[in-house]
Amino acid sequence: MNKAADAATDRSSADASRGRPAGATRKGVETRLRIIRGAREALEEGGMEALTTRRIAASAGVKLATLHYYFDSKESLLIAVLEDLLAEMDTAYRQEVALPPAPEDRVEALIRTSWRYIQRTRNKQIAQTELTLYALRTKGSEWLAARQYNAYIDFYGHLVFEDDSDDELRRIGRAVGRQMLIGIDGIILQSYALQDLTASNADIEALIVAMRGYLRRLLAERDKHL
Amino acid sequence: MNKAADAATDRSSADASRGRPAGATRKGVETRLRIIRGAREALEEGGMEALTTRRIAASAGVKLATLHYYFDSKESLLIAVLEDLLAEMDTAYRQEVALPPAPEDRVEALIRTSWRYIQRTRNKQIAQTELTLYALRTKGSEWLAARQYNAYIDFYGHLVFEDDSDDELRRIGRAVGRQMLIGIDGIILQSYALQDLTASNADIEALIVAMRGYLRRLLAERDKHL
DNA sequence: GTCTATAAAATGATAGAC
DNA sequence: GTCTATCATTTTATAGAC
Repeated sequence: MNKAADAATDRSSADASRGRPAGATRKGVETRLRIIRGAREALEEGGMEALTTRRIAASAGVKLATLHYYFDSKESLLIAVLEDLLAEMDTAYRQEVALPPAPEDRVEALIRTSWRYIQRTRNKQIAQTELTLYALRTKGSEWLAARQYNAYIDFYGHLVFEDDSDDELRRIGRAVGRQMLIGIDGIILQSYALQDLTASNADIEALIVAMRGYLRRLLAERDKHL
Repeated sequence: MNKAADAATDRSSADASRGRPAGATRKGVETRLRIIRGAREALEEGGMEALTTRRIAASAGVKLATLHYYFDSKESLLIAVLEDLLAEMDTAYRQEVALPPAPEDRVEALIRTSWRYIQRTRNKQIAQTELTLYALRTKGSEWLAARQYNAYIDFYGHLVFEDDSDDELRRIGRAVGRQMLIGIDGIILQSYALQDLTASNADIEALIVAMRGYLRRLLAERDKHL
């Protein structure tokens, strides 16, 4: 069975060009989104193992059959959830965030902000990791995991420099973004597992020092070539 | 339902002191282990979502009823799988590894060795992360995730110094171990998601530089106090 | 587009023969 | 201790009324 082809048969990818492809009405789009959000909520609440279509439908305030009217299968729904997460990332990407002017200080502020966010959204973070692993496991959906990570890297990367019109700076921004994401992913898992706030706080400080140093090195290398 | 109490009712925790508590015979222990290993294999092969008791039994070369003779529930079996992983870690902990004498070089060698291992055990790594998340989700099993992480930290930490009889050095070893584990966990996720070997290799080099710097800083701080 | 009702398959778990 | 056979639910998914 070709899962990629199947995914293209549910309401999610209905082509708007051919008249009115069931699911494209105002209300239809709303319901579809309600279901996606319901799935996210159910996932955050109970984890992957407890994530059944019934629970999702209930969480979305919709009957089971309605869920299947919008999504051919549980799998295509989960894919849609990941896509929704990506779209949200895209929105955040475009939002202005108040950050210090100096790149090194911006990196530090970014890490501190992320850390605060991570601490108060435990289930959301676990859910997101579960979804990423699901995508890595699901043949034909590995690209989604890649796109998700690239979105995060761009998100961090483009916040490092105020003006990222310089190609070389963008490259450096992405390198730092990759490294920051590595550190933050690692800290997410470890902080939830160990539940030792003192230790995690120390790790955050160490990450900040390391990231400042990394950025400084990359910029120094660049200056040498100018 | 008290899951911690339930877990104590299956063959895994049968008290050896009261005669012959079903499951403690030579063959029984072997079968129990076969089932656990079968579960690990099935998990690595198909992921958490496809992990059913039937699949586990098949993978272990055992009938479904036999699985339930040894484990009261799927949950208690999964817990046992995590415990098996921990025991394995304990074994690795005690094994001698050939490493350079200087601590900074040891850290570098450790990261390179881990990186090679991670690259050739993709499914194993994903499975382990899935299990950790499962433990974090399962009420009463969070401690297992904590113990797993502490085992890893000790593993890395005690390899940083050849002689870790000094309390202060052990503390530094653990700090570096925590940080290395953070970096390695992050790199696992990112490398599998992005599938960009060139980028991941660069990230590994950056991690090495960062870890060497971190260790150097911790040791310099310590020297100041002497 | 959403619902009620139900089919069809899968799943965790048990009873009881050997 | 391991098996065959089976139960009781649960789960994904569909048919068809409204």
